[in-house]
Amino acid sequence: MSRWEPNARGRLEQAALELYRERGFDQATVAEIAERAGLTERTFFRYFADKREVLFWGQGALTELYVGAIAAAPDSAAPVDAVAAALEAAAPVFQERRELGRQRQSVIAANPGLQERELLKRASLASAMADALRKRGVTEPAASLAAEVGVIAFKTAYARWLSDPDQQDLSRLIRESLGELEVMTAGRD
Amino acid sequence: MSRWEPNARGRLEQAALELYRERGFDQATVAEIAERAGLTERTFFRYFADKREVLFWGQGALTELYVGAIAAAPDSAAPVDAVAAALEAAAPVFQERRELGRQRQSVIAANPGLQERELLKRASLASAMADALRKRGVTEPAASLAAEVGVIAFKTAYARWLSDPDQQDLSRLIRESLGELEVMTAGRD
DNA sequence: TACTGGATGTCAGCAGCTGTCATCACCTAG
DNA sequence: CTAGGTGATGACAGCTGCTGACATCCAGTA
Repeated sequence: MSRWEPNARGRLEQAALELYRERGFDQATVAEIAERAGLTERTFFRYFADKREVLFWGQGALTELYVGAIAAAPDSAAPVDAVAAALEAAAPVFQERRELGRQRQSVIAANPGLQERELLKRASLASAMADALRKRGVTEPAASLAAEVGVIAFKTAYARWLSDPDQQDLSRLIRESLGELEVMTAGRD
Repeated sequence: MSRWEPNARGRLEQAALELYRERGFDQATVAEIAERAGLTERTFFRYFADKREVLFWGQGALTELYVGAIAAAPDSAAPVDAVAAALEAAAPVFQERRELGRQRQSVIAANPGLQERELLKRASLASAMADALRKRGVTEPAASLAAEVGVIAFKTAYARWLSDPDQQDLSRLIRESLGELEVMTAGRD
Protein backbone atom coordinates (compact mmCIF):
# COMPACT_ATOMS: atom_id res chain seq x y z
CA MET A 1 0.00 0.00 0.00
CA SER A 2 2.06 2.88 -1.23
CA ARG A 3 1.43 6.56 -1.05
CA TRP A 4 -1.24 7.88 -3.41
CA GLU A 5 -3.60 4.95 -3.26
CA PRO A 6 -6.97 6.27 -4.44
CA ASN A 7 -9.96 7.13 -2.26
CA ALA A 8 -8.19 8.13 0.93
CA ARG A 9 -11.38 9.60 2.40
CA GLY A 10 -13.35 6.44 1.76
CA ARG A 11 -10.67 4.26 3.31
CA LEU A 12 -10.62 6.44 6.39
CA GLU A 13 -14.41 6.31 6.69
CA GLN A 14 -14.45 2.57 6.44
CA ALA A 15 -11.55 2.03 8.84
CA ALA A 16 -13.17 4.34 11.36
CA LEU A 17 -16.56 2.65 11.25
CA GLU A 18 -14.91 -0.74 11.65
CA LEU A 19 -12.81 0.30 14.61
CA TYR A 20 -15.65 2.14 16.32
CA ARG A 21 -17.71 -1.02 16.08
CA GLU A 22 -14.94 -3.37 17.14
CA ARG A 23 -13.76 -1.56 20.24
CA GLY A 24 -16.03 1.38 20.83
CA PHE A 25 -15.61 5.00 19.83
CA ASP A 26 -13.55 6.04 22.83
CA GLN A 27 -11.16 3.13 22.66
CA ALA A 28 -10.33 3.62 19.01
CA THR A 29 -7.55 6.13 18.48
CA VAL A 30 -7.18 8.26 15.40
CA ALA A 31 -3.68 6.90 14.92
CA GLU A 32 -5.14 3.38 14.66
CA ILE A 33 -7.78 4.44 12.17
CA ALA A 34 -5.19 6.13 9.99
CA GLU A 35 -2.90 3.14 10.19
CA ARG A 36 -5.65 0.77 9.12
CA ALA A 37 -6.36 3.06 6.17
CA GLY A 38 -2.67 3.15 5.28
CA LEU A 39 -2.32 6.83 6.14
CA THR A 40 -1.12 8.98 9.00
CA GLU A 41 -2.99 10.67 11.80
CA ARG A 42 -2.22 14.07 10.28
CA THR A 43 -3.90 13.08 7.06
CA PHE A 44 -7.01 11.95 8.90
CA PHE A 45 -7.42 15.47 10.24
CA ARG A 46 -7.00 16.89 6.76
CA TYR A 47 -10.12 15.03 5.63
CA PHE A 48 -12.20 15.27 8.80
CA ALA A 49 -12.39 18.14 11.24
CA ASP A 50 -12.42 15.78 14.19
CA LYS A 51 -12.77 12.19 15.24
CA ARG A 52 -16.57 12.36 15.23
CA GLU A 53 -17.07 14.01 11.91
CA VAL A 54 -15.97 10.92 10.01
CA LEU A 55 -19.38 9.41 10.78
CA PHE A 56 -21.30 12.41 9.51
CA TRP A 57 -19.56 13.41 6.35
CA GLY A 58 -22.01 13.56 3.46
CA GLN A 59 -24.66 15.50 5.34
CA GLY A 60 -23.81 18.51 3.23
CA ALA A 61 -24.86 16.91 -0.04
CA LEU A 62 -27.98 15.57 1.60
CA THR A 63 -28.91 19.03 2.82
CA GLU A 64 -28.77 20.35 -0.73
CA LEU A 65 -31.20 17.66 -1.73
CA TYR A 66 -33.72 18.74 0.92
CA VAL A 67 -33.33 22.41 0.10
CA GLY A 68 -33.76 21.76 -3.61
CA ALA A 69 -36.92 19.80 -3.01
CA ILE A 70 -38.41 22.57 -0.93
CA ALA A 71 -37.63 25.11 -3.62
CA ALA A 72 -39.20 22.84 -6.22
CA ALA A 73 -42.46 22.35 -4.35
CA PRO A 74 -45.54 23.92 -5.98
CA ASP A 75 -46.34 27.44 -4.88
CA SER A 76 -49.63 26.27 -3.53
CA ALA A 77 -48.01 23.90 -1.04
CA ALA A 78 -48.24 24.86 2.62
CA PRO A 79 -44.92 25.09 4.50
CA VAL A 80 -45.31 21.74 6.21
CA ASP A 81 -46.24 20.11 2.92
CA ALA A 82 -43.15 21.49 1.21
CA VAL A 83 -41.06 20.06 4.03
CA ALA A 84 -42.87 16.75 3.78
CA ALA A 85 -42.11 16.62 0.08
CA ALA A 86 -38.43 17.19 0.79
CA LEU A 87 -38.31 14.44 3.39
CA GLU A 88 -39.86 11.99 0.99
CA ALA A 89 -37.55 13.07 -1.81
CA ALA A 90 -34.55 12.14 0.33
CA ALA A 91 -35.98 8.89 1.60
CA PRO A 92 -34.54 6.73 -1.22
CA VAL A 93 -31.00 7.73 -0.23
CA PHE A 94 -31.60 6.07 3.11
CA GLN A 95 -33.53 3.13 1.73
CA GLU A 96 -30.51 2.17 -0.35
CA ARG A 97 -28.21 1.88 2.65
CA ARG A 98 -30.26 0.40 5.41
CA GLU A 99 -27.55 -1.84 6.82
CA LEU A 100 -24.96 0.93 6.85
CA GLY A 101 -27.52 3.10 8.59
CA ARG A 102 -28.05 0.49 11.25
CA GLN A 103 -24.35 0.15 11.94
CA ARG A 104 -23.90 3.90 12.17
CA GLN A 105 -26.83 4.27 14.52
CA SER A 106 -25.64 1.56 16.86
CA VAL A 107 -22.27 3.27 17.18
CA ILE A 108 -23.88 6.66 17.75
CA ALA A 109 -26.33 5.29 20.28
CA ALA A 110 -23.42 4.09 22.42
CA ASN A 111 -21.69 7.46 22.71
CA PRO A 112 -23.04 10.79 23.99
CA GLY A 113 -20.44 12.76 22.08
CA LEU A 114 -21.65 11.28 18.84
CA GLN A 115 -25.24 11.98 19.79
CA GLU A 116 -24.30 15.62 20.26
CA ARG A 117 -22.85 15.75 16.80
CA GLU A 118 -25.92 14.13 15.32
CA LEU A 119 -28.16 16.64 17.03
CA LEU A 120 -26.08 19.47 15.64
CA LYS A 121 -26.38 18.06 12.13
CA ARG A 122 -30.11 17.76 12.56
CA ALA A 123 -30.32 21.34 13.80
CA SER A 124 -28.38 22.66 10.86
CA LEU A 125 -30.62 20.70 8.52
CA ALA A 126 -33.64 22.31 10.13
CA SER A 127 -32.00 25.68 9.76
CA ALA A 128 -31.30 25.10 6.07
CA MET A 129 -34.87 24.03 5.45
CA ALA A 130 -36.17 27.08 7.28
CA ASP A 131 -34.02 29.21 4.99
CA ALA A 132 -35.46 27.51 1.95
CA LEU A 133 -38.97 28.15 3.22
CA ARG A 134 -38.22 31.82 3.78
CA LYS A 135 -37.13 32.07 0.18
CA ARG A 136 -40.64 30.91 -0.70
CA GLY A 137 -42.06 33.80 1.24
CA VAL A 138 -42.87 31.95 4.45
CA THR A 139 -42.40 34.24 7.42
CA GLU A 140 -41.02 33.54 10.86
CA PRO A 141 -41.74 31.81 13.09
CA ALA A 142 -43.72 29.61 10.72
CA ALA A 143 -40.67 28.73 8.64
CA SER A 144 -38.57 27.55 11.57
CA LEU A 145 -41.41 25.71 13.23
CA ALA A 146 -42.33 23.87 10.05
CA ALA A 147 -38.72 22.83 9.53
CA GLU A 148 -38.33 21.62 13.10
CA VAL A 149 -41.55 19.68 12.96
CA GLY A 150 -40.35 18.05 9.77
CA VAL A 151 -37.08 17.02 11.33
CA ILE A 152 -38.88 15.47 14.29
CA ALA A 153 -41.16 13.53 12.03
CA PHE A 154 -38.25 12.26 10.00
CA LYS A 155 -36.27 11.27 13.06
CA THR A 156 -39.19 9.34 14.46
CA ALA A 157 -39.92 7.62 11.18
CA TYR A 158 -36.29 6.75 10.52
CA ALA A 159 -35.87 5.19 13.95
CA ARG A 160 -38.94 3.03 13.43
CA TRP A 161 -37.85 2.05 9.95
CA LEU A 162 -34.39 1.01 11.12
CA SER A 163 -35.59 -1.02 14.06
CA ASP A 164 -38.45 -2.87 12.42
CA PRO A 165 -37.36 -5.21 9.61
CA ASP A 166 -40.97 -5.53 8.44
CA GLN A 167 -41.15 -1.87 7.55
CA GLN A 168 -40.21 -1.39 3.94
CA ASP A 169 -41.44 2.04 3.04
CA LEU A 170 -39.73 4.91 4.80
CA SER A 171 -41.88 7.49 3.02
CA ARG A 172 -45.02 5.96 4.42
CA LEU A 173 -43.66 6.14 7.95
CA ILE A 174 -42.78 9.80 7.44
CA ARG A 175 -46.33 10.59 6.39
CA GLU A 176 -47.65 8.68 9.38
CA SER A 177 -45.46 10.59 11.81
CA LEU A 178 -46.60 13.89 10.39
CA GLY A 179 -50.16 12.75 10.75
CA GLU A 180 -49.60 11.88 14.38
CA LEU A 181 -48.12 15.30 14.99
CA GLU A 182 -51.22 16.83 13.52
CA VAL A 183 -53.53 14.88 15.78
CA MET A 184 -51.29 15.74 18.69
CA THR A 185 -51.41 19.48 18.43
CA ALA A 186 -54.97 19.68 17.23
CA GLY A 187 -57.89 20.31 19.50
CA ARG A 188 -56.17 22.57 21.98
CA ASP A 189 -57.88 25.76 23.06
CA MET B 1 -7.73 33.14 49.23
CA SER B 2 -6.84 30.01 51.16
CA ARG B 3 -7.97 26.50 50.65
CA TRP B 4 -11.53 25.72 51.69
CA GLU B 5 -13.12 28.97 50.67
CA PRO B 6 -16.83 28.22 50.35
CA ASN B 7 -18.75 27.70 47.12
CA ALA B 8 -16.02 26.31 44.92
CA ARG B 9 -18.51 25.30 42.25
CA GLY B 10 -20.06 28.75 42.12
CA ARG B 11 -16.65 30.43 41.85
CA LEU B 12 -15.72 28.12 38.99
CA GLU B 13 -18.99 28.84 37.19
CA GLN B 14 -18.51 32.56 37.51
CA ALA B 15 -14.86 32.52 36.50
CA ALA B 16 -15.67 30.39 33.48
CA LEU B 17 -18.50 32.60 32.25
CA GLU B 18 -16.31 35.67 32.66
CA LEU B 19 -13.40 34.19 30.76
CA TYR B 20 -15.57 32.75 28.01
CA ARG B 21 -17.01 36.22 27.48
CA GLU B 22 -13.71 38.04 27.69
CA ARG B 23 -11.67 35.97 25.28
CA GLY B 24 -13.99 33.39 23.76
CA PHE B 25 -14.59 29.80 24.74
CA ASP B 26 -11.68 28.32 22.80
CA GLN B 27 -9.12 30.82 23.99
CA ALA B 28 -9.93 30.33 27.66
CA THR B 29 -8.02 27.43 29.19
CA VAL B 30 -9.27 25.41 32.10
CA ALA B 31 -6.09 26.24 33.97
CA GLU B 32 -6.95 29.94 33.73
CA ILE B 33 -10.51 29.41 34.91
CA ALA B 34 -9.32 27.42 37.88
CA GLU B 35 -6.70 30.00 38.73
CA ARG B 36 -9.23 32.81 38.65
CA ALA B 37 -11.42 30.79 40.99
CA GLY B 38 -8.48 30.15 43.30
CA LEU B 39 -8.41 26.42 42.56
CA THR B 40 -6.53 23.99 40.38
CA GLU B 41 -7.36 22.52 37.02
CA ARG B 42 -7.81 19.11 38.58
CA THR B 43 -10.47 20.46 40.90
CA PHE B 44 -12.35 22.00 38.00
CA PHE B 45 -12.74 18.55 36.51
CA ARG B 46 -13.99 17.21 39.82
CA TYR B 47 -16.96 19.58 39.64
CA PHE B 48 -17.59 19.54 35.91
CA ALA B 49 -17.25 16.65 33.52
CA ASP B 50 -15.70 18.87 30.87
CA LYS B 51 -15.02 22.43 29.89
CA ARG B 52 -18.46 22.87 28.34
CA GLU B 53 -20.52 21.44 31.15
CA VAL B 54 -19.81 24.39 33.41
CA LEU B 55 -22.34 26.40 31.39
CA PHE B 56 -25.05 23.77 31.70
CA TRP B 57 -24.90 22.64 35.26
CA GLY B 58 -28.29 22.99 36.91
CA GLN B 59 -30.22 21.40 34.07
CA GLY B 60 -30.74 18.38 36.27
CA ALA B 61 -32.73 20.22 38.89
CA LEU B 62 -34.71 21.97 36.18
CA THR B 63 -35.60 18.66 34.60
CA GLU B 64 -37.08 17.47 37.87
CA LEU B 65 -39.25 20.54 37.91
CA TYR B 66 -40.65 19.77 34.45
CA VAL B 67 -41.19 16.11 35.24
CA GLY B 68 -42.94 16.95 38.50
CA ALA B 69 -45.27 19.37 36.76
CA ILE B 70 -46.23 16.78 34.16
CA ALA B 71 -46.97 14.27 36.87
CA ALA B 72 -49.08 16.84 38.70
CA ALA B 73 -51.20 17.77 35.71
CA PRO B 74 -54.86 16.76 35.95
CA ASP B 75 -55.72 13.37 34.51
CA SER B 76 -57.98 15.00 31.98
CA ALA B 77 -55.15 17.00 30.43
CA ALA B 78 -54.07 15.96 26.96
CA PRO B 79 -50.35 15.14 26.53
CA VAL B 80 -49.50 18.44 24.90
CA ASP B 81 -51.38 20.31 27.61
CA ALA B 82 -49.47 18.53 30.36
CA VAL B 83 -46.25 19.51 28.65
CA ALA B 84 -47.46 23.07 28.26
CA ALA B 85 -48.23 23.22 31.96
CA ALA B 86 -44.69 22.05 32.74
CA LEU B 87 -43.13 24.66 30.50
CA GLU B 88 -45.10 27.40 32.16
CA ALA B 89 -44.29 26.07 35.61
CA ALA B 90 -40.58 26.45 34.86
CA ALA B 91 -40.85 29.85 33.23
CA PRO B 92 -40.32 31.85 36.45
CA VAL B 93 -36.89 30.26 36.91
CA PHE B 94 -35.84 31.88 33.66
CA GLN B 95 -37.67 35.14 34.25
CA GLU B 96 -35.61 35.70 37.38
CA ARG B 97 -32.29 35.52 35.53
CA ARG B 98 -32.83 37.19 32.24
CA GLU B 99 -29.46 38.95 32.07
CA LEU B 100 -27.54 35.79 32.99
CA GLY B 101 -29.50 33.97 30.31
CA ARG B 102 -28.53 36.54 27.74
CA GLN B 103 -24.85 36.27 28.58
CA ARG B 104 -24.95 32.50 28.45
CA GLN B 105 -26.71 32.48 25.13
CA SER B 106 -24.27 34.89 23.53
CA VAL B 107 -21.38 32.66 24.55
CA ILE B 108 -23.15 29.55 23.29
CA ALA B 109 -24.12 31.19 20.02
CA ALA B 110 -20.46 31.85 19.27
CA ASN B 111 -19.32 28.24 19.60
CA PRO B 112 -20.55 25.13 17.79
CA GLY B 113 -19.27 22.84 20.52
CA LEU B 114 -21.42 24.61 23.05
CA GLN B 115 -24.40 24.43 20.72
CA GLU B 116 -23.94 20.70 20.55
CA ARG B 117 -24.04 20.46 24.30
CA GLU B 118 -27.15 22.60 24.48
CA LEU B 119 -28.88 20.40 21.94
CA LEU B 120 -28.00 17.33 23.97
CA LYS B 121 -29.45 18.89 27.10
CA ARG B 122 -32.60 19.75 25.22
CA ALA B 123 -32.86 16.22 23.90
CA SER B 124 -32.48 14.71 27.34
CA LEU B 125 -35.13 17.07 28.65
CA ALA B 126 -37.47 15.91 25.92
CA SER B 127 -36.67 12.33 26.81
CA ALA B 128 -37.41 12.92 30.48
CA MET B 129 -40.72 14.56 29.68
CA ALA B 130 -41.66 11.71 27.38
CA ASP B 131 -40.94 9.34 30.28
CA ALA B 132 -43.19 11.35 32.53
CA LEU B 133 -45.95 11.25 29.97
CA ARG B 134 -45.63 7.49 29.63
CA LYS B 135 -46.11 7.18 33.37
CA ARG B 136 -49.45 8.92 32.83
CA GLY B 137 -50.42 6.22 30.38
CA VAL B 138 -49.59 8.05 27.17
CA THR B 139 -48.35 5.61 24.57
CA GLU B 140 -45.63 5.96 21.98
CA PRO B 141 -45.12 7.72 19.71
CA ALA B 142 -47.52 10.28 21.17
CA ALA B 143 -45.44 10.73 24.31
CA SER B 144 -42.18 11.45 22.48
CA LEU B 145 -43.80 13.66 19.89
CA ALA B 146 -45.61 15.74 22.49
CA ALA B 147 -42.40 16.22 24.45
CA GLU B 148 -40.43 17.22 21.36
CA VAL B 149 -43.08 19.64 20.27
CA GLY B 150 -43.02 21.17 23.73
CA VAL B 151 -39.27 21.62 23.62
CA ILE B 152 -39.46 23.33 20.24
CA ALA B 153 -42.14 25.68 21.48
CA PHE B 154 -40.09 26.56 24.53
CA LYS B 155 -36.93 27.12 22.53
CA THR B 156 -38.72 29.43 20.14
CA ALA B 157 -40.41 31.35 22.91
CA TYR B 158 -37.25 31.67 24.99
CA ALA B 159 -35.26 33.03 22.06
CA ARG B 160 -37.91 35.64 21.37
CA TRP B 161 -38.13 36.58 25.02
CA LEU B 162 -34.38 37.02 25.35
CA SER B 163 -33.97 39.09 22.24
CA ASP B 164 -36.92 41.43 22.65
CA PRO B 165 -36.70 43.68 25.72
CA ASP B 166 -40.37 44.59 25.39
CA GLN B 167 -41.46 41.06 26.02
CA GLN B 168 -42.11 40.57 29.69
CA ASP B 169 -44.12 37.41 29.94
CA LEU B 170 -42.33 34.24 28.91
CA SER B 171 -45.39 32.10 29.62
CA ARG B 172 -47.45 34.04 27.14
CA LEU B 173 -44.83 33.52 24.44
CA ILE B 174 -44.81 29.80 25.15
CA ARG B 175 -48.57 29.61 24.68
CA GLU B 176 -48.27 31.59 21.46
CA SER B 177 -45.64 29.26 20.05
CA LEU B 178 -47.74 26.24 20.80
CA GLY B 179 -50.65 27.91 19.10
CA GLU B 180 -48.55 28.55 16.01
CA LEU B 181 -47.53 24.93 15.94
CA GLU B 182 -51.14 23.93 16.00
CA VAL B 183 -52.02 26.15 13.07
CA MET B 184 -48.98 24.85 11.27
CA THR B 185 -49.78 21.17 11.33
CA ALA B 186 -53.52 21.59 11.02
CA GLY B 187 -55.38 21.34 7.77
CA ARG B 188 -53.19 18.78 6.08
CA ASP B 189 -54.79 15.90 4.27
C1' DT C 1 -5.51 14.41 71.16
C1' DA C 2 -5.94 11.10 67.68
C1' DC C 3 -8.67 9.69 64.00
C1' DT C 4 -11.53 9.85 60.06
C1' DG C 5 -13.67 11.61 55.85
C1' DG C 6 -14.17 14.61 52.28
C1' DA C 7 -12.15 18.23 49.61
C1' DT C 8 -8.07 19.84 47.35
C1' DG C 9 -3.27 19.69 45.45
C1' DT C 10 0.55 17.44 42.85
C1' DC C 11 2.32 14.80 39.34
C1' DA C 12 2.54 11.94 35.36
C1' DG C 13 0.63 10.66 31.14
C1' DC C 14 -2.42 9.81 27.02
C1' DA C 15 -4.97 11.35 23.15
C1' DG C 16 -7.09 14.91 20.23
C1' DC C 17 -5.91 18.45 17.43
C1' DT C 18 -2.85 22.14 15.01
C1' DG C 19 1.02 24.63 12.78
C1' DT C 20 5.03 24.15 10.06
C1' DC C 21 7.96 22.41 6.94
C1' DA C 22 9.80 18.60 4.14
C1' DT C 23 8.81 15.18 0.75
C1' DC C 24 6.68 12.82 -2.86
C1' DA C 25 3.95 11.84 -7.17
C1' DC C 26 2.08 13.80 -11.08
C1' DC C 27 1.47 17.39 -14.72
C1' DT C 28 2.85 20.74 -18.06
C1' DA C 29 5.81 23.90 -20.63
C1' DG C 30 9.81 24.40 -22.94
C1' DC D 1 13.61 14.80 -21.67
C1' DT D 2 14.00 17.99 -18.18
C1' DA D 3 12.65 21.75 -14.96
C1' DG D 4 9.58 23.61 -12.45
C1' DG D 5 4.93 23.91 -10.42
C1' DT D 6 1.05 21.89 -7.74
C1' DG D 7 -1.48 19.29 -4.63
C1' DA D 8 -1.42 15.39 -1.45
C1' DT D 9 1.01 13.18 2.22
C1' DG D 10 4.53 12.53 5.92
C1' DA D 11 7.31 13.97 9.95
C1' DC D 12 7.77 16.50 13.94
C1' DA D 13 6.87 19.54 17.71
C1' DG D 14 3.71 21.45 20.76
C1' DC D 15 -0.55 22.85 23.35
C1' DT D 16 -4.62 21.62 25.79
C1' DG D 17 -8.36 18.72 27.55
C1' DC D 18 -8.93 15.17 30.48
C1' DT D 19 -7.76 11.11 33.75
C1' DG D 20 -5.62 8.09 37.30
C1' DA D 21 -3.02 7.67 41.41
C1' DC D 22 -1.47 9.30 45.46
C1' DA D 23 -0.33 12.94 48.87
C1' DT D 24 -2.05 16.65 51.70
C1' DC D 25 -5.00 19.48 54.18
C1' DC D 26 -9.01 21.02 57.01
C1' DA D 27 -13.14 20.12 59.95
C1' DG D 28 -15.55 17.52 62.96
C1' DT D 29 -15.81 13.81 66.48
C1' DA D 30 -14.75 10.23 69.81
